[in-house]
Amino acid sequence: MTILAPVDRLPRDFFARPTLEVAPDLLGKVFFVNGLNAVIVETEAYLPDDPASHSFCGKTVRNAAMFHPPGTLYVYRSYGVHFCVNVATEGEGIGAAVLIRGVMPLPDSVAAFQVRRGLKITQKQLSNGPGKLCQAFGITLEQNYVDGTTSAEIGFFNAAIHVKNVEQTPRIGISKNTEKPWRFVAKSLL
DNA sequence: TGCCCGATTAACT
DNA sequence: GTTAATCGGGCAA
Repeated sequence: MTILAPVDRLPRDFFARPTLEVAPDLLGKVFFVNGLNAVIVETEAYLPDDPASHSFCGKTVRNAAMFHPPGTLYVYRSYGVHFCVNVATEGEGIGAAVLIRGVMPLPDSVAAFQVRRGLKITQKQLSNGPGKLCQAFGITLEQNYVDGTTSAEIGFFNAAIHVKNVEQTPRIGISKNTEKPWRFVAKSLL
């Protein structure tokens, strides 16, 4: 796997598209948080009319970030223990988002990930889950509502990374609308 | 106010 | 494969 430095930032227009296009397109992009870089390798799409989506019952205090402009981060606490991070998509007031389920740290960020996650954790296991990657990056509710297209601390970048095999499968850990194949996994990078 | 449950993880057996 | 840990939103009373 050859990984080069990030080049350009994804603009709001990138996120202002159908969620089912944004989710697979995010694979292979670089997620930058507080000086750390990782390649996105797994995402899930959550649509406004999707019973599995937090936005399905309308806007609440908890999910309000999903209704912010495309590119806004939506962070929530899962099972009272972990944090998960999403990016709002489509348009302001829509309530759609992509859940970032897995990333692969770039070589320059592996050490920092290990400090937060544990020194003996392998590179692959450092951030191969939505809660793990938030712990690795240090993402908490403080990052809820952050604009990923303008923030100096957090952003998404194009990189010279080619995603080779994208697998589309049903989403993980949900009880409604389980048959929809809206999970996207990058099996290999070049 | 109280109860139930979840877009999870890791430490068990 | 199983299960405890642990917290806030949503709904019923």
